[in-house]
Amino acid sequence: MESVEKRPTIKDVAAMAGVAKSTVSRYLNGKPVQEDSARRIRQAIAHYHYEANVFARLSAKQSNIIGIILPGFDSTVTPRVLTAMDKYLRTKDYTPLIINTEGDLELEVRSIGNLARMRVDGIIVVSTYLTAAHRQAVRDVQTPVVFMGQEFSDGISVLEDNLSAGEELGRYVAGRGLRAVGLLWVTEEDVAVGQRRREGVMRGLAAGGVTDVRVYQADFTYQTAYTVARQVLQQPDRPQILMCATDRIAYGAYKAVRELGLRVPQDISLTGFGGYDTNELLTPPLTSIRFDSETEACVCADTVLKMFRGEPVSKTQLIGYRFLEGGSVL
Amino acid sequence: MESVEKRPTIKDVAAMAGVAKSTVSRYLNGKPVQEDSARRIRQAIAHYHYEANVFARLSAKQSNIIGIILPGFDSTVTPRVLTAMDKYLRTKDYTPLIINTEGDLELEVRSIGNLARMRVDGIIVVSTYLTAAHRQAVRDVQTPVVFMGQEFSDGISVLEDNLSAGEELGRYVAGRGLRAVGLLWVTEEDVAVGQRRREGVMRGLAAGGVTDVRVYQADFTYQTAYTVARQVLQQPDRPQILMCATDRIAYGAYKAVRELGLRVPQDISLTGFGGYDTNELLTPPLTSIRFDSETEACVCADTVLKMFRGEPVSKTQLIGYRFLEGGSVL
DNA sequence: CTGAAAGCGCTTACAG
DNA sequence: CTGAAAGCGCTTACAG
Repeated sequence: MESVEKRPTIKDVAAMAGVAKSTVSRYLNGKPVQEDSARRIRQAIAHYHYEANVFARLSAKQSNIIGIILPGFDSTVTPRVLTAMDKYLRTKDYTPLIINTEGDLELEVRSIGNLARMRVDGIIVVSTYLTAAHRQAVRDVQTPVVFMGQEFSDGISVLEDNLSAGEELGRYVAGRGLRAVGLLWVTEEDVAVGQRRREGVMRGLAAGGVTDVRVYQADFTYQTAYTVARQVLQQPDRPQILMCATDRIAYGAYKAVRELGLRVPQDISLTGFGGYDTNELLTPPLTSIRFDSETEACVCADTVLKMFRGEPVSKTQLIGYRFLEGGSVL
Repeated sequence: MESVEKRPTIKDVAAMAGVAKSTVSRYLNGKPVQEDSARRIRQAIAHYHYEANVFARLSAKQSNIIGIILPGFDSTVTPRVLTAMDKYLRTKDYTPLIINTEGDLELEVRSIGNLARMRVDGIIVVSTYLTAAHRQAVRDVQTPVVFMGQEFSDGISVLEDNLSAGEELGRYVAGRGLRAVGLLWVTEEDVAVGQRRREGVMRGLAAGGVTDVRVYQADFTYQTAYTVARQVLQQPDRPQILMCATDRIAYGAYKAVRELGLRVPQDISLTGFGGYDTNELLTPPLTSIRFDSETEACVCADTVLKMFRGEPVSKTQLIGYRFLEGGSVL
């Protein structure tokens, strides 16, 4: 009769198999063990339904845990990223440990240190802004850190090719003959989106001969996008198109457009960035750019594992994208 | 000059403060410590920027970790739930440890045992189907377990009031004079949605005198919903309304409706369940029921903590909802 | 290949 | 209130 109280430990398995705890440990970690011992350990493990306690490996060289630091769960791409990372890590026998910072940069920085002290094998930071404190934190730890979404001049990062993507979209818009362009954008503090992506769009537009570009400041929320778009659309000299920094921002613009009784694209064209699955539900579907977040997630995970193993990795890796033509541009 | 290599441990803090490790530990855990010692410990902590390693508390009575088992990150409500839980737990000085099972029920069951052996203080299972193995797993561990989303006859659960919500929606639809009703629903294996929610709808419809109800089998994916809806809509005697088990399913139906050149609600009415934020982007906005997932998440967290402290909790707690009238019903 | 011993960082009775 | 010691579950040199 097994106890319902206590779960089996390595000691129980060792006792039943008639070997030392260390031998069980070795077996568990794929180190050479005599076939005879291995067999008995296997049996004992099966008998107890033993599974090692991942957190008791205080003195291990390898924890098989990767820390993932996120600014929040409610971004549209986060679930996609998390799912892909989780799946990839699991196939490599790794367990992800997720820390949600809710956009608290200070907590983000502290979490790097925390995870390092937990002896995780690597850290992936899904990042929005990089500060001096981030650089310092990375320098202070010996744990490999990969930044996703923002370029990290002092270290390793994986991010979208915002410049090229922006340029392609800009060229497309210019090519459709639109001349008065408005950008519904986010702060320049966000280097990847606020600067690089915008720069790409500008270049593409310029290449197509478009020079009349006004930039309207919004943020990443639906609500602000809606509010700002509403104001812009009511101006007598409103632009012919609102190019939005993200799809979510474009959603806010759709709402404003509909409320004002305007039509997309006859009265106002719209573009986004992100390629959310819900875009095709909009009428008309939103023209956008889709980044391959799944690949990005896997590349991050792969890179951090390589770093842990001491293998060489590229300093910066850019992820590709796909242009998605909807019907939201005249 | 501080070492960049080693992070500080409780030993370092104790040495600097001139006390024993155990005293530091006591201080950290809010147990009485002489003010003089406390002050020196505080200084040492500040000096080292010390933060305790959460995973080294192998022999602690309390881990301050709550395990959260999820079937995936990509459900529409998951981010909402996760954000709320995370925030709530953090205010209570707790750290969530998220396990993603990707819908693997066997892994879900094993995770309960795993988390228990990690000595988490409690486990929240965001659940889809409950099996005998689940019951057994819960019985086997001494760790408090709360199930969210499905009723758990053997233990504690927090879930939406699907019966009442369904009934309200059913009454509404009947009240609009619709008579030929189609349900685009999910498997009965899902007790909460597949059975309870449907039963509520049926009751509400019956109360309003609607008896012509056909049920079409789909699943939780957008793709299947679209495919099934397309078939249904092409039948010569198609229903006047498709009531969908979730908003996501309704999204699939919207797509089918649009592709077939039909209009909502003139040719076909639609309803959902969930009250996603994106509903208002649809044309016309989807009529739906919104459950208060944030409250549900906090109630779960609160309940599991109460259980850990040995306080009494209700066996089943039902979460309220709000009827959201869009324009998708004639 | 394997066992005994020491250690990972923290907590907990147990004396004092 | 506090220190020394033992322990949590696992891993790792070190002999053999």
